[in-house]
Amino acid sequence: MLDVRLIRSDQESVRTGIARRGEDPAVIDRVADLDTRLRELTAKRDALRAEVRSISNEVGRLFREGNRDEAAGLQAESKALGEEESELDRTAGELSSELRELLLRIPNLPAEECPDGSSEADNVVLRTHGAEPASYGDAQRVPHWDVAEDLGILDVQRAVKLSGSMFVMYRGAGAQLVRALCQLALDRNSDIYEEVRPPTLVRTDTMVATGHLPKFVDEAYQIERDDLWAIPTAEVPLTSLGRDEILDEDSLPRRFCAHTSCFRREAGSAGKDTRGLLRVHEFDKVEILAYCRPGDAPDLHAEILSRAESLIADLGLSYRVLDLCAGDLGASSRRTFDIEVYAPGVDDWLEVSSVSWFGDYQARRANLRYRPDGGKGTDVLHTLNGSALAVPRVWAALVEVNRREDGSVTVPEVLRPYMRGTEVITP
RNA sequence: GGAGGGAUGGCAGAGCGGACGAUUGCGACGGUCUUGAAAACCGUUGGGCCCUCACGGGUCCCGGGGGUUCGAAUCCCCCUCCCUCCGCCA
Repeated sequence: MLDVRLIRSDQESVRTGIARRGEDPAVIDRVADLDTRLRELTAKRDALRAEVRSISNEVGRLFREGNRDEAAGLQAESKALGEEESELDRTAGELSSELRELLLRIPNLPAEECPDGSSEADNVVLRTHGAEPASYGDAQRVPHWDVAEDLGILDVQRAVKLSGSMFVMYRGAGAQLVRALCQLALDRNSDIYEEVRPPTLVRTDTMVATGHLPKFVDEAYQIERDDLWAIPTAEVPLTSLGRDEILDEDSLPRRFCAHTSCFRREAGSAGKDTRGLLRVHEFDKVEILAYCRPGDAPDLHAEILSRAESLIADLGLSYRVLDLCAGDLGASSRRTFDIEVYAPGVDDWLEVSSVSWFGDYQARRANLRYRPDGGKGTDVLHTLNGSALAVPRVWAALVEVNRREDGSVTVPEVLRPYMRGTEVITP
């Protein structure tokens, strides 16, 4: 959520930011107008309240002194003012919820350094690491769904029987590989990131705090009967972990990592990537996340990115890092780096991590604050996060990259300890 | 699921219609005393919004929402959450 005060004081730069995303900045006018009216109204209401209050005190005093007649006159006066006041209060309430509704749907402003552009095509490739796509051999040019089916480690057909299309089931060594990946990702980060195992069903407020609601209702699985939502990422519970709290400055930054299932309806992508693991409704992911002082955000952004990157590198995958352009940025983000791994079997770069800096956008929604040392009052925190490891696409890339002539798949060195020493997956 | 009891400041815990944003205790912070520390004593110790360059002022907040009243932490209604007991169950 943007700070209304920013809209009030520097409307122009807010409009520019919204426009850079390719969205219509007209909504800013409506917000500014509502805000002005609301402030006029509350000023009037507050003045009336103050008057009612002081008259009421006077009434109390008169009653105690037994001066009933005078008290009765004042009561009438106060009652009239009170009615006027509650009328203003009602209107103010309406305006303020209207204002909040609008604000909740306005995306974050892209950071200045965020590249211009209107779509995916304009994202900037910052660097590429590992083997060239062209260097992969014929043995590696088999899509993971075929590799996996030959080995019996992925059972899409039966998953569909249980849950419908775009659900998958890993079996045998495939299931072990999922577990190995998650454990590896947790272990590599639990040095300074506190490991958390949060709930995966959350209340509406929790989804609102990260920006997943109200704008993206169609993307989320809802359990209507109990008014709960299935999380699309651990970012959701981890961000709300500190909701409505005021942290001491010396406890910052706070770092968390969590392995959870993630649930996405993928509503807008019917018919896209329907085979294999490229797009599924339920998957495992290890997320790392931090709360920090605004000034520390750039360092943490770099830290999270480098942790995500080094893990992919150690798995032996080729990857590239993209600096997302303003038009392709997620709604809550100010700046995002994507990591894409090259999967030779499907001959494509797969997004496996999104490392985002949200500024105070989510923290404002979540009411996540800290108390500056020595200073007065409270400040809003910044939040950042990134996928340490999103299982399905990494799994897919791994089995394609490590496939040998005979159809077996070698297990990367770093994963072997987590797979009871298995070096090769054979049928 | 049934029956009761709760929700107040960092924590503990008063308050039961009028000067209560809230007695008090603990904790924390500052000071006095002390060679230093402890003890003792004194003082400070919430958040949101609005107006103001600032000093300062106004208003809201006693789980959330509505109501009664000139006036609500206090009375009424609804909701949520927590605790205890019973039942069920991994």
